[in-house]
Amino acid sequence: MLLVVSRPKVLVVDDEENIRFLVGSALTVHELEVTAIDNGADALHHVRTERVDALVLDINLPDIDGFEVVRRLRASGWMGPVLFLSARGTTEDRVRGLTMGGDDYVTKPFALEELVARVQVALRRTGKLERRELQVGDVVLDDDAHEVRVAGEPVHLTPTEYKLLRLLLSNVGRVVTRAQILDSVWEYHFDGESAIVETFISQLRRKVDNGEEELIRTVRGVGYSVREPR
Amino acid sequence: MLLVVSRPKVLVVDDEENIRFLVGSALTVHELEVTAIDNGADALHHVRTERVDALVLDINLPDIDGFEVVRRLRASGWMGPVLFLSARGTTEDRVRGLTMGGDDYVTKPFALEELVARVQVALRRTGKLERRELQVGDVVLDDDAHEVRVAGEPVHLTPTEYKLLRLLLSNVGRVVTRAQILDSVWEYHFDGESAIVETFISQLRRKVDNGEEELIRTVRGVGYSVREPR
DNA sequence: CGAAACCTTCAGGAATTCCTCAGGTTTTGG
DNA sequence: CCAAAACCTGAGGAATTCCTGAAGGTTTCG
Repeated sequence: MLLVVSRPKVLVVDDEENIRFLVGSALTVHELEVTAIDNGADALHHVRTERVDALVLDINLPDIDGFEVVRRLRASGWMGPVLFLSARGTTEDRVRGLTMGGDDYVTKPFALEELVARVQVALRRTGKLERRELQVGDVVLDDDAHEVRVAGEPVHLTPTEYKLLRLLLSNVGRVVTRAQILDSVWEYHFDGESAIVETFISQLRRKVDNGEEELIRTVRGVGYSVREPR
Repeated sequence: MLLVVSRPKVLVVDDEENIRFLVGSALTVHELEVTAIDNGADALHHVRTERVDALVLDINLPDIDGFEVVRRLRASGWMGPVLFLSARGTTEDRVRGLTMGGDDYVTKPFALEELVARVQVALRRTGKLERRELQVGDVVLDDDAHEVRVAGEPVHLTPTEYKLLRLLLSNVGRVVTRAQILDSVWEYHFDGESAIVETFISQLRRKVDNGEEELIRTVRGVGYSVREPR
């Protein structure tokens, strides 16, 4: 088991203020530590003097070309993952050729979610990001494998069951109301009458709640909750 | 298991600035240490004074012909692998004759990834680069030989099948979503409807998934994953 | 140019999952 | 203790998702 003491550090290099802001925010929300720089020379200096776990790098920088930045970084021994940004079409071919191995590229305009996902993939590959797991008692929900284990044994959950369990486990010690559940797992914002939550809670219990001590507690008139483990 | 203390050193010799840059970047990204030189005389000197594990050499150099460079290097005892570059058609026949020994050649225009792959093959052959294999259970994907073996028996995969299996195996224990697959194996960034992933998964299973325990697991509503072996 | 290998789409069928309903059980409040 | 409210749970048809073979089109190679 890997112990990650501090959050992974990502350096974002782009000369456009908007991009820096958007990418920076998206990554920050996902619990990464972000530094943003608007030119190649400062970026080089930063990577050489500070710890940087991953680099998000525009190819068209005002001073040094993004490729050249990477070339120099590799030459000085930095082996972290790089995610190139490029305007569609302009340098796509070159990028494609360069990005086979550990690096990756994304063409603008890009979906922020996708970019975040790729950064996370890169960080996981290099061991800078721990596995996303939720655990309570002997129930483990592994978000990477999208798998649930009870006392070590994999248990098969349907997509909806999985979403529901995930919601409950990420609110340990807190009651999740029926409305919250409907809102989050299904996409009902309305509706008052439906036994669907009960049905799924019931199924979940059968699969996940091993007899001895109940995992999912009913809070009458309110909703459900999972207790903190002791 | 081979321990590689330092990164293999590759010398790139070409009089075109672009080629030097592209090839150099591609090799650097793939964790090789690159030096670039634009003429034959300096190249000779460099190989004789520095450690060089492989040579990427244009045939049409301004001063000394690429063949001549190699002839002299062999005469002085350097036995490393050489990868010739040549414009298509011009010297193809002569190159063919020379490449029997263990050297290789690539005609311009070439795909960078192919060139990188060949350099890596050469380096592995000479023991400068460790062999990379992905293995799960009794399925082995040997990236060097570009070959897949199941329980020791070679299995023929088409290029797309190979890419797909490679993607799955390099994400053991993690679900690969249909979007990731489309993005990585095909180059769709868009598209929602296509059974193509399913089709290839199906074919892969037929070829690779020997009955007893399923290798490729379907994660309904999400994608596919290969479990960690136990 | 012709053959072989490969990619892609399509469609029927299989498997899984969703969700409603209905009857049973537990809890609450008087 | 009783009745009402709230919750539990099994069953089954509908809907979704996935599998897989076949056919047509494209690319590659000799």
